[in-house]
Amino acid sequence: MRNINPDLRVIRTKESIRHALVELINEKGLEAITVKDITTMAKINRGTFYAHYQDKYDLMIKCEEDIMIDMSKITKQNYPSVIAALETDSQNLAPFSFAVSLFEYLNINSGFMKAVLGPKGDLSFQTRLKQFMWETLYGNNPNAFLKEENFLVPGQYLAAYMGTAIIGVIQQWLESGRKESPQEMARILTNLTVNGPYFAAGLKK
Amino acid sequence: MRNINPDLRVIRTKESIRHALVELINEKGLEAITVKDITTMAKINRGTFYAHYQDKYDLMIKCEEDIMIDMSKITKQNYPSVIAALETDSQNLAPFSFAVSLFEYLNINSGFMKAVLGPKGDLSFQTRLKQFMWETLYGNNPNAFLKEENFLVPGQYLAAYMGTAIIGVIQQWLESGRKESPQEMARILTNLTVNGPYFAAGLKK
DNA sequence: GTAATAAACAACAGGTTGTTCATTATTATA
DNA sequence: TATAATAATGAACAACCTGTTGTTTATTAC
Repeated sequence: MRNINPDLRVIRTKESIRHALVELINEKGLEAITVKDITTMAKINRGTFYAHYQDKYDLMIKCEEDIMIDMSKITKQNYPSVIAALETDSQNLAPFSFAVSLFEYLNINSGFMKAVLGPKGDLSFQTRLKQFMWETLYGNNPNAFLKEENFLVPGQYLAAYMGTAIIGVIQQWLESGRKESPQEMARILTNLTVNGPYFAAGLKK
Repeated sequence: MRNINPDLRVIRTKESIRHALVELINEKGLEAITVKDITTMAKINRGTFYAHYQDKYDLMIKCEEDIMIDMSKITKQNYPSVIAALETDSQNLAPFSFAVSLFEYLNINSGFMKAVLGPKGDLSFQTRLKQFMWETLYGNNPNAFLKEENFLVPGQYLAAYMGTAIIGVIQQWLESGRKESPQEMARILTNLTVNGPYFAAGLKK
């Protein structure tokens, strides 16, 4: 991935910077943070920060990229089984196992994810995450999960609907303290997605 | 609502400030804006800005409050007809007329709405808007649209799902240039909400 | 042990902030 | 229309953050 140059000082510095970033986002929100805040909390010199990152946005993007890479890996691991499930008659189970993997990952990285997806987090990350989700579901590849010729609404709105809805459920889970297990969250999310919110609200027979 | 003290100078100043704000959000994003940017574009003295608003966030909140007030009015106007429709057998039509009103309003105020809901907009507004939507659907009132005893998933996740999904569709519409009519958007949104995205994607018989 | 290099320290100009004050211009109203 | 009220201007202020640079000190890899 990046340079394999693990000078211990660099590792320590970057770790304390990223730890401080999460703390500060939860405390005062991304936009209120100054580079000085970060370096004070990380107990490093301000000049050292600039030796590693251009500014706080550069730091954010680097952190977020790591998350996206992980998510790509999870997606690729789950891809074959989901495709297989979709081709059988147990369609409803197809997204379930994938959703479990997703929530398990979020659970492990909940510190950063809660901060960055929370109400004081990074709006641009949500935009990129939506884009990533849509490409996962409906990418360039010929055997994508979704095929536009079957859509009942324009693809862009289907994408926006699904992407934001999924992120919304994730946000709520992180925000309310992750009381449900990843399995339970996967059940909730697939129920909402497969049957729709109208049904899940008890408004439909 | 606010003071009835319409000194023409105040009206002019506030209007040019708010106009400049929308321009600048679209141009460089809320967080990159300085008070100096706003006053330069609005062609007013920087001191004058501080005579009206504490800072740029105070300005944002005041603008956003006006939007929320309008939305409340629209909701109240549509309430009786939606309740009536829900009690007949034409349940699917219930949210439709309300959605049309909503998109018509967004269409009129698209300048500000696009800026504030866009990728360079205000995350905290989205949070408040979700909260508002949920209270509208499932408020304190006894005859709310939704009743928790019927829910198949926890109410907080249903709320998060619906709220963010609706906002997502609105964002996509504003972002892509509002090519569809409010009626068409209402059809898309109600189709997605009533039948669910899985169905709308053609994945369900 | 030594050379390489990361981090600390200190100082810099340039920019924004929020406030204050005296001065000028506009508005409401009598 | 004259005048009193008040909004806006212009200028100055200290305080703060930024991004950069050069020097010194400490840690690390080999």
